Amino acid sequence: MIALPIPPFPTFITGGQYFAQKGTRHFHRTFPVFDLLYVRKGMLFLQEENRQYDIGPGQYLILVPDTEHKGYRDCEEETDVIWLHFTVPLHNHLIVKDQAIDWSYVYKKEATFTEPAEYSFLIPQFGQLKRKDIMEQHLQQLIQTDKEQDHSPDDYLQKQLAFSELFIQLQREAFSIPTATEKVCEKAMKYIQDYFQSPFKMKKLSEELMFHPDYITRCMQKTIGMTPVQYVTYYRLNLAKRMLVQSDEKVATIAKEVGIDDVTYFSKLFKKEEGLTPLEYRRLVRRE
DNA sequence: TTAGCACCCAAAATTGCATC
DNA sequence: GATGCAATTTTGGGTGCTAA
Repeated sequence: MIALPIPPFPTFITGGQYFAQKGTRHFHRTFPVFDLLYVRKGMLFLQEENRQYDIGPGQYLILVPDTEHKGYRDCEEETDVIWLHFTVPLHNHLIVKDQAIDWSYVYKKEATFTEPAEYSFLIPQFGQLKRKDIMEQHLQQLIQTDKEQDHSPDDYLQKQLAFSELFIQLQREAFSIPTATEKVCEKAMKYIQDYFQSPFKMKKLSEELMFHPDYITRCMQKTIGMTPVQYVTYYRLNLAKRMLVQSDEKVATIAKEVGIDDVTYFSKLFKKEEGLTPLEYRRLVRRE
């Protein structure tokens, strides 16, 4: 477990995504900051000092500052990794071994009229995410925000807020089992990911999950801040963005692939969400 | 290929309330 | 806190057209 005294709150630095090709090995290096690695697909074989970790889909590892890390084995398949760098201003984190988790350890001091409360975040250094889809959603939003927005003070604050939310979720992962609301949200997200190519119908989702449509909407709003339809659009456009960059398919073909048959409507939606037309986006990302 | 506009209507979202 | 119902409001998504 990594114990982080709060305040000050950990600060997000930057983040991104990379695809480790089959046969490649993670870099050998030492960072002065925390490095969170999350594997979406494939398997990453990492060694931090003398400890080895096999990080599979849905698992993450937090590399501690100033410790040497390297890949200890080649990737056996293409591996999709999201990484985040963050720091703790006072550098006073601790590694706690075999610590029984309970809130009394976390909560240190009540707030007074003039002094903030003191507590400690306890996060497993390596773990499997219980709310995989929800956490992926947070991670995706964070790296997307970091990549696409300008660097105004507003955006900086937005990123910090998104990162804080992610951190709180990680803490919750360590202490609790998913609530009924989160389970419903997870199921709905899974359904959407499985059937995004077909026209989306709330009724079908409702029948599949055996819950009232209103209830499903409420659960998703509460958990990820999106309604089912918003999530379908978000998921489709994310996929389309990847296809625009990684392939030379026509916009109409990509629109169809992601479940939107009408290319006019697809372009309209894309521009509304991204502020660019699909072709402009392709050219911008490829620097053409 | 994309934008812009107008129109339509079914479906989804919101809200307040009730029940367990 | 979880879940459903009903009424109301809002939105999504499609279509058709023109123009660049």
